[in-house]
Amino acid sequence: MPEPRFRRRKEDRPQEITAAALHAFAEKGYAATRVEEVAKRAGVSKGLLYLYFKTKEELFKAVIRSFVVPKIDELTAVVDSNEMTSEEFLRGPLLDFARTLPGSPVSILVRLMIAEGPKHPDLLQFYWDNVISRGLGALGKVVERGVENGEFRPSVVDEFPHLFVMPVVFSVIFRLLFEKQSPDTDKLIEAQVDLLLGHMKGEIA
Amino acid sequence: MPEPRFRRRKEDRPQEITAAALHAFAEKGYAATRVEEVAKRAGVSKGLLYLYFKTKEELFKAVIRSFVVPKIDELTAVVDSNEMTSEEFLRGPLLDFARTLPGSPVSILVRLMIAEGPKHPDLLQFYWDNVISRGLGALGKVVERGVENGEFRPSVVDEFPHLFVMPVVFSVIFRLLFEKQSPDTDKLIEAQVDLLLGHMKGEIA
Amino acid sequence: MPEPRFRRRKEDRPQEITAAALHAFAEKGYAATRVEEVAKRAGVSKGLLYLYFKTKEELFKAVIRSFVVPKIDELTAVVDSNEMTSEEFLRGPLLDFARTLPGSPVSILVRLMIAEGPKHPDLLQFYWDNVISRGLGALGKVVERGVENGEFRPSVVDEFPHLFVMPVVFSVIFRLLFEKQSPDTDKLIEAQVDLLLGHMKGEIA
Amino acid sequence: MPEPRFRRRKEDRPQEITAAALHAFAEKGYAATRVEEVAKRAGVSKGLLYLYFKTKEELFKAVIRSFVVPKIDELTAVVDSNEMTSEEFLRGPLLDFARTLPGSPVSILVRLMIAEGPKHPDLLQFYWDNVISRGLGALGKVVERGVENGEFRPSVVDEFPHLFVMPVVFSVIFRLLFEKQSPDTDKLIEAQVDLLLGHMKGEIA
DNA sequence: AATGAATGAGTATTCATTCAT
DNA sequence: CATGAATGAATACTCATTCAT
Repeated sequence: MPEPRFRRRKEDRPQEITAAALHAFAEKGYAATRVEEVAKRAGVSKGLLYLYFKTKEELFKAVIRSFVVPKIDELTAVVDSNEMTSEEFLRGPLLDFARTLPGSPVSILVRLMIAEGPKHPDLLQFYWDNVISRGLGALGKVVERGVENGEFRPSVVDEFPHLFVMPVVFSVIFRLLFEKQSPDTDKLIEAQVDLLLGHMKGEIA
Repeated sequence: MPEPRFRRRKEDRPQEITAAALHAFAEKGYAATRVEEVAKRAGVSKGLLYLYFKTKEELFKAVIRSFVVPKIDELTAVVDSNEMTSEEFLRGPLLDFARTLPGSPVSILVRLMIAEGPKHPDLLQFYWDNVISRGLGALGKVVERGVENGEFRPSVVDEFPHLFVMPVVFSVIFRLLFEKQSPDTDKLIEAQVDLLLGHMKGEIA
Repeated sequence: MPEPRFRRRKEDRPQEITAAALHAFAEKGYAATRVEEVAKRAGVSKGLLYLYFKTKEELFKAVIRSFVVPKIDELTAVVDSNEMTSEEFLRGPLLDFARTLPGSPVSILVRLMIAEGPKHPDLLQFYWDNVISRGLGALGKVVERGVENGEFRPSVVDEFPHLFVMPVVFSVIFRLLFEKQSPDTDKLIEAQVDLLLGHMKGEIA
Repeated sequence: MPEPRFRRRKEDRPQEITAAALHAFAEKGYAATRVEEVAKRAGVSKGLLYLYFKTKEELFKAVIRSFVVPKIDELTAVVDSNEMTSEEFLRGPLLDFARTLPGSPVSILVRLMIAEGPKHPDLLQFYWDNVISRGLGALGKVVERGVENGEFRPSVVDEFPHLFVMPVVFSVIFRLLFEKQSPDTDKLIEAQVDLLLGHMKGEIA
């Protein structure tokens, strides 16, 4: 009875399972994904999966949590580090993030939240608290700082940092639904950022 | 005095059923809505529903078709009538439409398309052809006309009429998911329109 | 409002319906045949069909009755007319009948009786009384007459006129199931009749 | 002392289920048999049944396969063993088989094939290849061998071994439909075998 | 007499979840 | 810890039958 050469640590199991689940959900959507399929992808038995996640719903929530929160953590960390001007941040890390998201597998989570969110109020609350609220807060802080130090003039963007997020959400959805007919979302996102910065800086837009 | 068991209203039935389905889908989503529930809401038996719609999927598609296309028809009709300047159109009928949608029951359909679309490629194609493509086309025409007659200067908006649509999609989703924490979407939409018009008109934005 | 040129007499209706039903049952079997399909074939509405036949089962029974009994009537009439020797009858009308049946649409009724009979005991009883019993009775009489007048010697056939029926039933089934691989059923039936007559006549078979 | 909820007998399950299905189909016919009823008879849940048989149709086919083919195997094995004269085989193992079949539960399968066969062409093909063709082939070989070694003279039976099968099919059907009025099928079968052997041996039949 | 819109009981199939081993 | 056999509630869809018109 030979020992398997590399035996997976049990500590890694939950992450392997959520990773498998992310891809399964991405391909089929929540309802159409069978728990057994997730288990198979993770190289684990159904029973073991249920040992870590009490229900399919729990698994779904774990997926949301484990893949989205870190992204936001990164961004807020940069903001808090305070190492660049507001414009540098908006044209640098933010734009990078915004351009990367619509093509990444994580973008599927946006669709899953839209599709399944209304059925899971606690998940929505979690998402609000840990993703949306923090993300908008960080953006707001960047804009506010820009106004305070004279980079920007006061504008409607102070109240609506959402204006920076809109093109990302829009691009994610557009590409998910109409891959073929989708516009160049990179350009679209850049156009909106240019527009906003021009406006905030009082240039002839 | 018992209700008559049969009502025999062949003409109205399909619409009564799609209306009932719209609300059922809105509340529960496609997968979680039972066909029997739709029938009950429409005051009709399961069997009759299946007389008009061969499958649950057909019913879903009919819902999409019957509630969204007319909205686009209205807008394109105004554009084609050519009775106002581009700015008048963008600040008038378009803004009205954009502000009304996020609060209307039809906004549900946007979520349904996002949630269920990927499973129904033909539906996506239909939606593209009859809604998105036509809507963007009409918007593009308005912008183009504005440039031609000197109202606007050439800009990135010529290539991306999507910039006018973004805040609507964003608002619909935001309100659907985070009703309580949603910003004033009317203002958000107006802000984006102002921004774009300012940019196109070459004002100090 | 022009009168239809030929209006079908209501007296013909039941027969038109059973004829349509025969062909429908033949193609699909009893369970898979929809009443609506029968009505359509008969050029009649579902409601009218139900005016003549209270249930699908009644319709089925009517089909059996109306197409099989006349066949037996013909045969027994010939036997009773007493115009030919036993051998003449067995090699003439009986053989004709036996050869014709397996290829005729009525043969389907044999399959329907086998398939559906056990679910309808009264139908089986009717079939026994009006078809099997009478048919075997007539055959028995022919054989007996042959023995009495010296055409045949006494044999096991006196007790088992079934021996003449076997190849017909077998041929019907074989052709229904294995059309392509079926033997030449005419020859098979003739072979059995030869065999039996040879035996009864005491020839070196 | 409650029964254990799970029994875990992977090996035996399929056979337990097909056995239960055989009896259920025998009593009610294919269409009228509910899958749940089969499961209940097998002492198993619906879900488990579906684990082994993807559809009701698959279950039906499995029933046919598992109960009929072994019977044919037995017979052909005896033929191939070549341990007896042709007449010994025909009066021995063949006659035993022929007499046993009409009263056995397996006879039901003949009716099921007749009733359901036309809806399942692949099943018919399977039945032809594995049952009918092999059975007739073995019989043909026995007759041929008899002719070659002088037991029998050449006759129509060489071409139609079906003549030996006819009374079995006929008896099965007769007993299934008209239990009460059925003749003594053992005698009927014997009569036919006597008839054929007498003919083949050139006796005064 | 004739129609076909309307009904609803009946059933195959799926899949999240459990638990004996 | 780990497995996967076993469960059964849940649901889309069909079709014989009825009855208002």
